Amino acid sequence: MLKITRKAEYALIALRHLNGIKDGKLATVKEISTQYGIPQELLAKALQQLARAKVIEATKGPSGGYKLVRDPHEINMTNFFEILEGPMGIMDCYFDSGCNQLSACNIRTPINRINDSIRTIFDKMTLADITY
Amino acid sequence: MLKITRKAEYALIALRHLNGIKDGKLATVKEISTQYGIPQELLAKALQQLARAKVIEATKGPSGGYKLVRDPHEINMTNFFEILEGPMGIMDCYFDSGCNQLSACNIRTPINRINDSIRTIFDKMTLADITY
DNA sequence: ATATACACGACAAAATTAGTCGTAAATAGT
DNA sequence: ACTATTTACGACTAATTTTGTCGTGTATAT
Repeated sequence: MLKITRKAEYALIALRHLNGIKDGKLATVKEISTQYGIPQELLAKALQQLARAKVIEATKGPSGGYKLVRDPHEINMTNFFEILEGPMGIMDCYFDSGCNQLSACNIRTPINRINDSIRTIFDKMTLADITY
Repeated sequence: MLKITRKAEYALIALRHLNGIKDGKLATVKEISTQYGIPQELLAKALQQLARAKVIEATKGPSGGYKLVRDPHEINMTNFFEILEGPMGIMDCYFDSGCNQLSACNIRTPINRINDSIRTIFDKMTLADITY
């Protein structure tokens, strides 16, 4: 049903939170997870992925935590989802070539059009929009 | 990763097939499933759902099968996906009210905007577009 | 009658997602 | 140096969803 995963959902909540705190301040996984009622370990993983992708930056140790390091306008939802959930396409054949019925398939072109439309939406929508 | 289910994929293939055959002709599940390499029983279920939703019409017995009974321009992708996969939203809270952290949630409004954008795309895209 | 084709619920298998746990590494404060 | 805190990360389990199968029933053309 075209759902996003909870991990992505949690990440969005966290990003919005990070975007809202004062410049220079950090927020910890623990703070965020308790404030929004999110399983801590799962949120931690999501934030680790975002940190690896350099969307946020981690500081270890006491008084450590995360902060946003990119302009929210630069982070679009395609980036975001692909960081957390991998390649974004409504069908695998958009990326994979392992489909063994390609020759018979009569919907590849339209499927690609749908994909492109969705990607266009997500390309245009940035974290800044999510934050308003 | 925003994927559609295989059932929906199979249904799309079948609908496109039905749209392509001559007026008055029928196509059976067996024919379609063998032609496109689709598990027969799964396709059967998808077509049963579409028949219940009056998108296609079934004729039982020998020389029976399915045919399209609605103008492809009238069947948009929102209809289609909701027939096959239920309510279409990237998060459950778009429909459900059972979320116990609504008060803390900071992304509901933007999530709804994303949902609305996707629905708009799918509203505008009809089976006729898929068929071109 | 019989063979064909749809209808449909129950079930099983597979895949994906969600969530947990243990351990390691960095660092601030004492 | 020691401790408490916080991120990093892989392995693992549990839950859920998706995918696919099976059995049985109903309609109907020949």
